Amino acid sequence: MEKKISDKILNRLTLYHCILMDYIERNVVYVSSKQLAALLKIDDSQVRKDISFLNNPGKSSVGYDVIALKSSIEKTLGFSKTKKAFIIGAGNLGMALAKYDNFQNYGLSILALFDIDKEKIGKTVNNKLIMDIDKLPNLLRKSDVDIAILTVPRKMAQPMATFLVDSGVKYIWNFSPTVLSVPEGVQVWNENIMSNFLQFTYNI
Amino acid sequence: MEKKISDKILNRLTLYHCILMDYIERNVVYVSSKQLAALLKIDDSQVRKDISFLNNPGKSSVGYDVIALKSSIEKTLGFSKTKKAFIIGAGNLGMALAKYDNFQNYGLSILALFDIDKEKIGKTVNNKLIMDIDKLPNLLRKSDVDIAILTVPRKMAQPMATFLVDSGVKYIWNFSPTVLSVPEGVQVWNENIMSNFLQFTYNI
DNA sequence: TAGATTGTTAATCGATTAACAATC
DNA sequence: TAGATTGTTAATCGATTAACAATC
Repeated sequence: MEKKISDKILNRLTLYHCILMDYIERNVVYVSSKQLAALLKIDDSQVRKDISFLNNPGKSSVGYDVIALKSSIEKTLGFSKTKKAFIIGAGNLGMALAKYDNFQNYGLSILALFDIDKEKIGKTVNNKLIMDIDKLPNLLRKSDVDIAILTVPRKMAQPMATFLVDSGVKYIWNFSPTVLSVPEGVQVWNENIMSNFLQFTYNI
Repeated sequence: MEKKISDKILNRLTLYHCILMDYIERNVVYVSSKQLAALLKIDDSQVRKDISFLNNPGKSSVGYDVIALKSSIEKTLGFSKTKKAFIIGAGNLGMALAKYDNFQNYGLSILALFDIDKEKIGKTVNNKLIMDIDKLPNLLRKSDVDIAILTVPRKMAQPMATFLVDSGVKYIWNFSPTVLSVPEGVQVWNENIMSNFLQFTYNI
């Protein structure tokens, strides 16, 4: 009977988590909503409201226990249950993501990469094998992977997405600058880097 | 006397832009708010309201001219005036971004990379030189660059951000999973990849 | 004309902020 | 106790959706 947490709240919770990691490194024991709010330049009552979703009680006139708060964010956001994924497209971005060890800390395990380039197939990146895309449907059936990280060139994105969906993929984390069309029941998260850049620089 | 466009609207405008690029490739001439809304799974009156910010008139019972609409989005979001940036940190992610030619299409020009690793300094990536971080303050003063793309390891992020700010950087596009503390007048955009992943997979 | 779609206003919904009693 | 901070309710603000006249 969990309340649904909106994307905005979820996003702020991950930012609090980043801050808490720093605080733990610096051996800080308590943090107040006012301090967190100042760092994110938001209202302190919003911080308290966000935290209220975690059922993690704070202490009057002291603040929140840094370690306990970090744990409850992890529990709520589900870092604990590891999710497995394949990277589709072993280009620059796919390779960079394969080498990004920080994923493990957040419960994301990359099992392998897939590509069509015979030159790349068979090589490994960060202990992950680059495989022929033809092998994907079979492997999906045998494993319990249902997340695909899509890092193919823009023109390949839609046909590849269709192929992935047909092969049984349920979640696509899309790094291509294109809006994918997928059937009901398949979820796409668009990681539109250029969109973020434009938002960032709009006021420059 | 321009109305301020919120981040949410800006984000949708870039998504419309992605769709319009596909439509142009497929030689489609008109698109309706209903079509755009269906692809993004949002309300069609929202699409019309977003587009109303562009002062780009649609045609009754026909829709919007695809090419004209794409141009007005580009004009409004400021693709035209090219922005110059340095990449700070020539690791996997920094290299991947340096190789990402799509930036040019959106008015972002990467001039060079900076690192502390003597092994890397002097090499080039995609025609961009990797330089010694010590050279940065001087170069910033000589050029009109004020955007830094920060792709250093997490522990280096805050000290490096401070160094950048002291050197005159006004905008930091932060790819490290940490919340930077910067003085008034400096803008930070956090590209928190893990945060996005957690939002995406929260309901899995 | 009948049908489709825009542009815009009003109604609804949700997110943020203000305020303050309760607590330590 | 005086001071600080939480937890929560009410007030405000902004974003989304519904509705429909105007247009082609």
